Amino acid sequence: MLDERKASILRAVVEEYIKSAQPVGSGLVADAPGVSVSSATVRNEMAALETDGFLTQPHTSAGRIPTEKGYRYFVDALAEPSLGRAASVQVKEFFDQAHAGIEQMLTDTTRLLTGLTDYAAVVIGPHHEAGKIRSVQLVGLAPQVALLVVVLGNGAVEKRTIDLPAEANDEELARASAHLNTHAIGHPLTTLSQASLSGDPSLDPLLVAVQTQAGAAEDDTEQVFVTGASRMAASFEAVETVRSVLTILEQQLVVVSLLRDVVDRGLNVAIGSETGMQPLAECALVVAPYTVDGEQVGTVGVLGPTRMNYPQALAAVAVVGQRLGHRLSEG
Amino acid sequence: MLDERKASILRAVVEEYIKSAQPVGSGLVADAPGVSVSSATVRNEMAALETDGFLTQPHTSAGRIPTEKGYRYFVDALAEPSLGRAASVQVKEFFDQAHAGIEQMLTDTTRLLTGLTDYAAVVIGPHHEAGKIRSVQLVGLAPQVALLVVVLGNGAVEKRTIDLPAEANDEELARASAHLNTHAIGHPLTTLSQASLSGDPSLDPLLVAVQTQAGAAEDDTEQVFVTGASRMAASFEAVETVRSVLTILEQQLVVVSLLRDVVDRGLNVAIGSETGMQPLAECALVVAPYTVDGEQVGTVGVLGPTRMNYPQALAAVAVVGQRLGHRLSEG
DNA sequence: CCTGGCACTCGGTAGCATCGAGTGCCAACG
DNA sequence: CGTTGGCACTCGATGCTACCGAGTGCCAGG
Repeated sequence: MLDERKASILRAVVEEYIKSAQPVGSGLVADAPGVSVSSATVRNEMAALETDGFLTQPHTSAGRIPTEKGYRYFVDALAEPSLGRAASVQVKEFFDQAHAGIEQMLTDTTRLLTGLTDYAAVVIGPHHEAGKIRSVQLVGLAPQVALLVVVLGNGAVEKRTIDLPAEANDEELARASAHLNTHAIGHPLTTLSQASLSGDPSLDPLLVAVQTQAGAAEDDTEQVFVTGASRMAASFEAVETVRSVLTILEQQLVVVSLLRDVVDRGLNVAIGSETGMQPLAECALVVAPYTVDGEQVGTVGVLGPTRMNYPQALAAVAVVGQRLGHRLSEG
Repeated sequence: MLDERKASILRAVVEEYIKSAQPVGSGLVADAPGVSVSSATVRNEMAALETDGFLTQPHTSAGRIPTEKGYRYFVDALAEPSLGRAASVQVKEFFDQAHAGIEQMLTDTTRLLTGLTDYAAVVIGPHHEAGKIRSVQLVGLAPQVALLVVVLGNGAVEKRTIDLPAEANDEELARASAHLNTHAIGHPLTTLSQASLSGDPSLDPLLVAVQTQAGAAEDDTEQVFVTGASRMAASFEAVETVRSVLTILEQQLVVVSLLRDVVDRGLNVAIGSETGMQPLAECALVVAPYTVDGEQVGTVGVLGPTRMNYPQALAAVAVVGQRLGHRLSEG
């Protein structure tokens, strides 16, 4: 789509702009490695790149900055994911280490990502439908309220309050728990909302309550972990931008659907308006799904300014996603 | 400490500055209700207030803004906590409503507080040591790893991974669970780390492992819920300020100790440097502890700019804290 | 086709006058 | 003697002008 010279000029502009955040002029580009023509030639080529929509000028007498299209081309054709040696080691050590509980590990993973990239990081926890039930227990809280506690194979604990149709004593709850256990262990979470009555008239109303209410909140089980908002703030100089991005990051449901949307479109990078969210017009999102037992169960990602260090971010997200998947597969 | 006229002038300055965020001049103050002297007199009094350290001038030809000392006096002597009718109703309805699980309720409570005040809100969850154990269960995850799942009376679920001294099968774990249950139910969490061996040589090593590891992470059980970072960002115009405040808010441990510190000093408001954190020099913190069964178990608070609406914030935090305590006492 | 050269553009900065909000002080007043 | 109107003064904000220089577009020569 772009001849080699144009491509190398575009690359130089993007890389320089990522570093300096300043419009880059023909002189700098001409001096860049990979470009061996004079600044005049660079000027001509840059003018062409501008009419083709890869670059833009903030004002007539300034250098060029990449457009979304420019970044997109850079990401698709020019960026080599690359992670420093030290960073790779850091990731490896992180996942070799022990972590107290899955939630802790996932928040620590976001910290790892913001540490690697200096951008805000998001990790979407593995959705639990896929997990195999390890244990089910009903615990009475109030006369007509019980807590359903489900432990999954990866150590995650799901809980739901269940309103009971009638008062139940501890013995009844224990029997119901036992019944649920024998039927549900080894199966996915969804089995709890499917029929498995006991035939015992003193238990069945209770089991029905569990069935109906266990599934109710099934798809909001996705946990989101976000850190590095302060790094994000450092990337922008307009408070208004920071504020609107924060507003997005605070809405976990929005974050989840945002990442899911990007992954579903088969992308691993969404730049500016590609995110589909107006407040993220000045942001770029780099994501990678991770798999457990060959199945995509979650996503990791970083959110930074459109002028983000894509090679680094792509590499970081990819390797962290992969290692996280491995780690979770072990259980 | 201040005669009535000085006090009413200070009040007028603080209230006006809270509204407008602009240095306030003698003219505005003279027109304020509660002040019935000319602007010249106000000028004289303001000069006195400045030498006494309650007000300051950004520059010679500008109005006055309150100092920390000025805010402090306002809060201690002049501010009447006041909450709009609509807001009170909103709080009441919020706590009359059902909530799915305690964590959900606590995050929703932070949302309520940011909604009421337009500042960032923090809720520190009830510490669980005080809670009575409702159920204990050991679930095997891997040959030598088990998950200790403890349900407390208020519906909170605590979990810890326990490294086992030897492989244990489900039957052994079940017996250990049963033993733990009979000894721990109705007692606080700390009992798990105290001696209650069975005398059964096949079980005791396992129980010892539970004892030693259950208490290990005992005091990091405090959960923190924060929302409204975007509102906070709207309060400041310097990105640098926003960034440094975000950095604080991201460190949950810091937030916890910050609030605890303020409460321990017997304060309900910490202004600027009173917070003891340099990055919060331009912030004020309004907190209220909440009690369950007469015991202080947690804290709610809001974090805003020093020029915050103290009467509103004080009232909101107080009523939310109180209602939250009630709600949690019911179980 | 590339390149050095050159005129041109335009944002940024500095210097300067102006404006006005707000002050401090003083003299007059009740 | 405390209060007040009046007034000179201060100083940030605003607007204007001149100037500088980074960077451009274009052209003529290699």
